[in-house]
Amino acid sequence: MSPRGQVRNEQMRAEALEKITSAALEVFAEYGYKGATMKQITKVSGLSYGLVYYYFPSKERIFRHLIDFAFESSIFALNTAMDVPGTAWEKIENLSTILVRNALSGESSLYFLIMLQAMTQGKSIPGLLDYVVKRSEAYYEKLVPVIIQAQKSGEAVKGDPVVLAAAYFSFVQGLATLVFQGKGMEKKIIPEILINVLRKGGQEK
Amino acid sequence: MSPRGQVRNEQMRAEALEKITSAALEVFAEYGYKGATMKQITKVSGLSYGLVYYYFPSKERIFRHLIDFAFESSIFALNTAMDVPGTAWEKIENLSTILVRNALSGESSLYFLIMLQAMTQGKSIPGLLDYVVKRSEAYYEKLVPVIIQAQKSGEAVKGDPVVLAAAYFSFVQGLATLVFQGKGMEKKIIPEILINVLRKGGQEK
DNA sequence: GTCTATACACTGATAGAC
DNA sequence: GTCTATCAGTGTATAGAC
Repeated sequence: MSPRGQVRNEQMRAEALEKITSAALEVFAEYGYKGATMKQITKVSGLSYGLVYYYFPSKERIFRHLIDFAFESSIFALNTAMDVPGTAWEKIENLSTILVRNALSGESSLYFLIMLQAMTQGKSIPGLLDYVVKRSEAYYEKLVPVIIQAQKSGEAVKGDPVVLAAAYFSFVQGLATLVFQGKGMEKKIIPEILINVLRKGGQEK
Repeated sequence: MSPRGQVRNEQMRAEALEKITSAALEVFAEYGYKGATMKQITKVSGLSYGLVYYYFPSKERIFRHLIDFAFESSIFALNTAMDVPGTAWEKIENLSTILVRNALSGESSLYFLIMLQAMTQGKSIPGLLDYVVKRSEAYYEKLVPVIIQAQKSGEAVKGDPVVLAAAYFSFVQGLATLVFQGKGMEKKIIPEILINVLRKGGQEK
């Protein structure tokens, strides 16, 4: 109850939460929502069964929490890339570099796997798929105006910009599956490959 | 035991197998391996619990059976596209058309979802992920020599052809996730978008 | 061959001691 | 706040009648 005690408590709380979310991130990304068990999560986190449920009311809530965090940090990265001054095409190049870096290496790659798992298994949780789809759309539609601009300047391919944006982010999710192959192939992917999806080809129609 | 009886039995057997595999394909594609339950599969197939187990020894075997079929038909489609006469680049264009058609519409799209589910949840079944990765590699490596040839003729982008092949098929898997969004977006994807991954850009380095 | 009923294991979640 | 032990529900698989 003393001020000092409160600070200590909050620190412990923060540490426990960190252990749980980081363990859950790892296990969910690897095994999917249904495939992951609370037992695995408790084991990886090093905490007991009861303590995990002291901080989170359910397995589903942990998963949703990770999904929300994944989207928020993705949107932040997207905005960062879009906000740098430059032409529309330069923004696309910039975004592609960031996405390749984030989706395919380090801890942030786990968040892309979480989004992929949410998409492929969303139907196992009532209402989740709709939620994920809605957030995904809001996410990739931020790219649409940039594509339109890049089409006008003749650097981006022609075609429905919404479809192109959807295809572009689908590609990122597809690339994330390379992580599962465990051969390090994902590290060999260069931003150029992703950029190419939107780049105008050599020959005109 | 009579000849006539045997024929009838085999026909019934074939029908039951068809009902089971087609129901399992649908349910597994939608919910993933762990998310799908035998109860769902029996319900969709219209058959009883016991009968499904009369034809398949386990849930895992049904899933593996579908995976094998998915790979075999994919390889068949790949070979078909590669065998038509023409330049290397024309083969890539041809393959892309077939893949976009197969992966994104009709029943064959379910097989692409099965491969995606196997990849994202492979760790839930001991040994499965290794198996899937190995088959995937054998699959997309058939594209490597064609890419090399198309690079020589100057139509394909430069870069490690193995990485390009991996990226190309990752894209297809990523596009398959559009089916989950249920907005019909996947039907708007045109082969051009897929081809663009391998096409050489306008500007040289 | 086909079914229903059930065994058995596992998993998410809770209770209650400390 | 943290733990262990346990409950209730679900899921795969089997047994046994027809």
